[in-house]
Amino acid sequence: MSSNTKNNKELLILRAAVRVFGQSGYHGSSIADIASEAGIATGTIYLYFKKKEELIIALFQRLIGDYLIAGRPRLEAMPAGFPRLQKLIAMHLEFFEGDHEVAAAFQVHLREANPEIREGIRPILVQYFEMIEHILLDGIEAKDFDPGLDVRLARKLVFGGLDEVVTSWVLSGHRYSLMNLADPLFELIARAVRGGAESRRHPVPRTDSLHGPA
Amino acid sequence: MSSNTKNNKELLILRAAVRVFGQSGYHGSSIADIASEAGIATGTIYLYFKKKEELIIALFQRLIGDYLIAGRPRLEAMPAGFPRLQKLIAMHLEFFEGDHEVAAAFQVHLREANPEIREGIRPILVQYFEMIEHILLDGIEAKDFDPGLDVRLARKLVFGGLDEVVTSWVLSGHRYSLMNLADPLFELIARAVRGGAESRRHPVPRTDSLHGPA
Amino acid sequence: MSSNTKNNKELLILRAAVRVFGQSGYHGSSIADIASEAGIATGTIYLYFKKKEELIIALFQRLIGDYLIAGRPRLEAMPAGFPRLQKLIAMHLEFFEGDHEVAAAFQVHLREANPEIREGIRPILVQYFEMIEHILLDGIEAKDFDPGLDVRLARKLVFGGLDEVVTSWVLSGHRYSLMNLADPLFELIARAVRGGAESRRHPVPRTDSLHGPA
Amino acid sequence: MSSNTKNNKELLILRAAVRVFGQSGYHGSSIADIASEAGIATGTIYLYFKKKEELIIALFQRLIGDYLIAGRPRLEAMPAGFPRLQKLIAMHLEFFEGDHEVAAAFQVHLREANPEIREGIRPILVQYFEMIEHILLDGIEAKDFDPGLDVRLARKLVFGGLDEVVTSWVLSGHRYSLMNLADPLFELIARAVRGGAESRRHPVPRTDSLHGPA
DNA sequence: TATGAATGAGCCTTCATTCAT
DNA sequence: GATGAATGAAGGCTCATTCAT
Repeated sequence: MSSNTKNNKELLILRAAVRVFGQSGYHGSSIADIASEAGIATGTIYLYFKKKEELIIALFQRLIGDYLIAGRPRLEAMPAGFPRLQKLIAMHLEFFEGDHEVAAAFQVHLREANPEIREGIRPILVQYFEMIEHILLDGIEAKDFDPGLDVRLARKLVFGGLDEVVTSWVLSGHRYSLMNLADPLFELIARAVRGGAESRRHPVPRTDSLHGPA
Repeated sequence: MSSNTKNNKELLILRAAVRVFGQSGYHGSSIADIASEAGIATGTIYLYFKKKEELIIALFQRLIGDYLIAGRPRLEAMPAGFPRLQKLIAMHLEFFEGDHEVAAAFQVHLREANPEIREGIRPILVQYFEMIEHILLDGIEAKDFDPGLDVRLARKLVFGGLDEVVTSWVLSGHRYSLMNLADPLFELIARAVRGGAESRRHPVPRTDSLHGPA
Repeated sequence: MSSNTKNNKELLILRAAVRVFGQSGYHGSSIADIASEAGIATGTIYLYFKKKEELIIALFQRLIGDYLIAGRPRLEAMPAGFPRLQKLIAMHLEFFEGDHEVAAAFQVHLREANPEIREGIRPILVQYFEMIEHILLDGIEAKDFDPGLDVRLARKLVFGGLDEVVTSWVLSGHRYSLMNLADPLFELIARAVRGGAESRRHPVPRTDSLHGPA
Repeated sequence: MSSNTKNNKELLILRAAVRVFGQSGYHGSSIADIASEAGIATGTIYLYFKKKEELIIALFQRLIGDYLIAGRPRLEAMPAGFPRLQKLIAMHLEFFEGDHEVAAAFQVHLREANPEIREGIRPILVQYFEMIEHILLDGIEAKDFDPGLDVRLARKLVFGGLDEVVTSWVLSGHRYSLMNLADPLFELIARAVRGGAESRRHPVPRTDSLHGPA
């Protein structure tokens, strides 16, 4: 119960931090802002986080951590290769579309100059990068993707593309549906990672399952 | 000459700002830091820039402006379609590899939460985005690219991919050559934007051909 | 037993406070530090002491109180005059050498600017001062000391000398034996308070004779 | 002129600091208090002193430094031995009586637990201690003082006695004249450091020169 | 134009103290 | 009595910006 209480308050603070950071950015937000958003006293935040930097690092850990924990099994349930890549893209966009505040906070702070924050965020991101690379590797093994594919580079294209799509959407004020871009983006990327025409075993399917009943 | 002097001092300040922002980030740098790097007095900066925000906005304007001014003719000298897309990718990577400080300053501050900065940078970026989209449109017209290509989306993939490649390189401490990634990245993106296999009119050339007369 | 329990806990806290104050000083120590040193909860301290200031005042009371209670009979067992003065000096140094933490806490906080603490400590110190003055007065009466001695002033020399000796020893990191200074210091002070050469009834004895039967 | 301006402002701040520290103590005073006492803005203090600790250290340096610079020649003008010792005592008391605020600030902060302050003050104090020890050594050589005198110990008695006299006077609210204690204190100390009766070459003189025309 | 001292608002962080359990 | 989470006032320090020279 004590641990539950602690987790609850911690979560309360992190939720407030997402909102405030998402709106004003890390440097534009004060601890007092976050406390007031959370409905608690300033000092209380320091019972759960030692420094302001820790807040945003914990935010990333929590967000990506939850995402990965929830996402990995769903991904691995898909056949390696195109289906799994498609799922990844859909999940990524779905995740951010599902929470505008998280998206805003995430996109803005992904690159932060403060070295402490940078170093705190890096290992979390790396996990995600590795997951993408594994999907690419498995796709090569499954003969869906070009056997000569530079996996590191392709990962950058995949992540960079996803990231830019989400960032544009955030900056546009969420004026359109992210999920609608999942299929077209997948098709683009799928063509990039697929080998020559002869390797086109899989037709590019729709992500219907995400859009409604098959 | 007065205007020349003014431009000189302004440039001096901006050059100092690139270095300082590139190293410590916008929020980690003070006006005093920049003045000292430029070898001038703090107050002098305010003779050329009204606010700190203006500095970084001017930085982006100058950087991308120069890049576009220098790059456009070189791009348009290439045939529309794959060659021009390849040139774009090469130029982008070449540009950042040529100046580590510019690269650092650019990558870190591309997404900045401060609304004033955000709004100041946006129109500049948009120019670049539009240039990319034009390359894509021209490539469709030239029958190199898929006629059904979603140009807005493809632009995001192209820019996102380039951006992620540069960011990774910056975060790695510039430990490898960016230019070496130009060809492989182009091949990936080229496959993405090309239509079906039947449209492959152009073989994928080497980038060396871009650097001088064959 | 309830009172006993209370006294025990109070003592536990004071003992922890000596250690913590001795190491970090009053202003460098938090109530939480003391509680943690005592192995109790922060709030518990407030069941025994209303304010942080009370802690250090109680500390002085306890320390000097115990010292006086234990010391007075031992002092009064000595003949008035030189022997008793010698005993005082020996006891003072012995007391602090016996407990480095007490010494550190005492020396540093003897002069504290906080008016509440100052006023709280003063009456306790005054007791000690009066005891010294009585020793001097008795010594005059016993014809050991100069009949024209300014007792108030001599008290300051005696206490100031003792205090400075202990402070130096504390600041040196207790690198030498305090007790070894008892005799030499006594000799100096004895000469100061003794009248002309003709009054030198007592030869200056060794301190060892004070520690048990010869 | 620039250096003069700087010194002036620095001095202004230090003077304000003496007053504020003297009244409320280091820990009871805020930088804002000092700034307001000096009639300047908070931030201005940081143009002259990097940290709050530096303020009090500079205070000691300035005070004791000035005292030593002014005092040394006056001391050395006196014949070694009793006259010089007498002069020292007179000067010490004279110095503090001359500036109640300095006295208050000095006495309270001589022993400060904060390690940075402690270490900053130490070398300054050591200078004073060494000066006293030299006076004692020279007095031995001059055959005024006991050749067997433990100079280190005697220094502690001299300084401790002076210090306690000043502290008592400060705590009493400066209710009496310090200078009136110079002669009696000298007499006490002189007897302490003088050897046996046979060494009493010098009669104990009055410090008349300080009190008026001989 | 150029300077750089001065300003003062603002923010992170600490910690004595309280209080519900 | 005992706990320790919560409070919120307070303070050190930074730094964008101004302005007298």
